[in-house]
Amino acid sequence: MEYELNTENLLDNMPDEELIYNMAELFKVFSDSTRVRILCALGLSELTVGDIAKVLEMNQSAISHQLRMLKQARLVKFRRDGKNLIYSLADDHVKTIFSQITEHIME
Amino acid sequence: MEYELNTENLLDNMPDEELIYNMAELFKVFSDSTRVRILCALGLSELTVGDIAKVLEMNQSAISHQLRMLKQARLVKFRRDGKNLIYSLADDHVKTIFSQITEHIME
DNA sequence: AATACATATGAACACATAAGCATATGAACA
DNA sequence: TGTTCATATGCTTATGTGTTCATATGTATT
Repeated sequence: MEYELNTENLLDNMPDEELIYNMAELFKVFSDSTRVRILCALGLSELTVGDIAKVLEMNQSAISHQLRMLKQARLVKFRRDGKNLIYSLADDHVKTIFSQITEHIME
Repeated sequence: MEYELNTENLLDNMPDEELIYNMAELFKVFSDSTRVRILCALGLSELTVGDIAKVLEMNQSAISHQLRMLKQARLVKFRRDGKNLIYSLADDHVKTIFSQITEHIME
C-alpha cells in the first residue's frame, strides 16, 4: 500500500472559497503603489482629492479612480465641505495591516 | 490670503518610495486567490507541489509558477525529500497578516 | 546508462488594470 | 438661472498577470 495524501481532511479545514476570494480582493486594493501612497498620505492627514493629487504629483482623474476602489473596499470615507470632498481613513485596521506588512519587509 | 495645503510637511513624513513600492509588491503576492489558497493549504500542512495541485485541483505548472512568486517573496520555503520538494510556510508573519485581514473582512 | 517521475521554465494567449483625456455631474454662489 | 469649481465617470490605450501547453531539468531507480 502506497503513501497517498488524504486531501479530504485538508479540504475540510480550508477556509471557504468566498472568504479566500474576498481576502485576495482586499489585498488587491493594497497591491498598487498609488493606492498605498494615498493611504499613507491619509494616514497623516485628511485630504481633499485635489490635495492628494498635489501631494502625489498625479492627475486628479487618476486619484479619483483609485479613491473609488478604496471606497468600495471601505478603506476610506469622505465628507463634504463646501465644494470639496475630504477623504480620510475608514478605520484602524488599515494602520494595523500596514505595520504588520512593514515588519515583514524590514526583516 | 487663501487656504493652501502645506504639502511639504506631508511629504517629509511620507514613507519613502522604496518602502511603499515594496509594500505594494508584497501585497501583490497576496492578491491572487490561487496563491492565498496555496498559503492556506500550507498553513494546515507541509505539502509537495503535486499535493498542492491535487488539493486545489489545478495544473502542476500553474502551482509551480505561483510557488515561484511565493518563494521570491520569502513566504514559503522548501526542502527536498527524494524526488519531491516539500513546501511549507516561511514564518509566522504570514499567519498574522492573514488574521488581520480576515478580521477586517468579517466586520 | 536508461528510464521514470517530480518539478521548473519559456512562450503564447486571454484577460485584467492603471492612467490619461475628454466630458459629465453636482454643489455653491453671484 | 447661469457660471464656476471640485470631483466623478466613460472610453481608450499600454502594460501587467494567470494559466496552459510543451519541454527542459534534475533526481532516483533499475
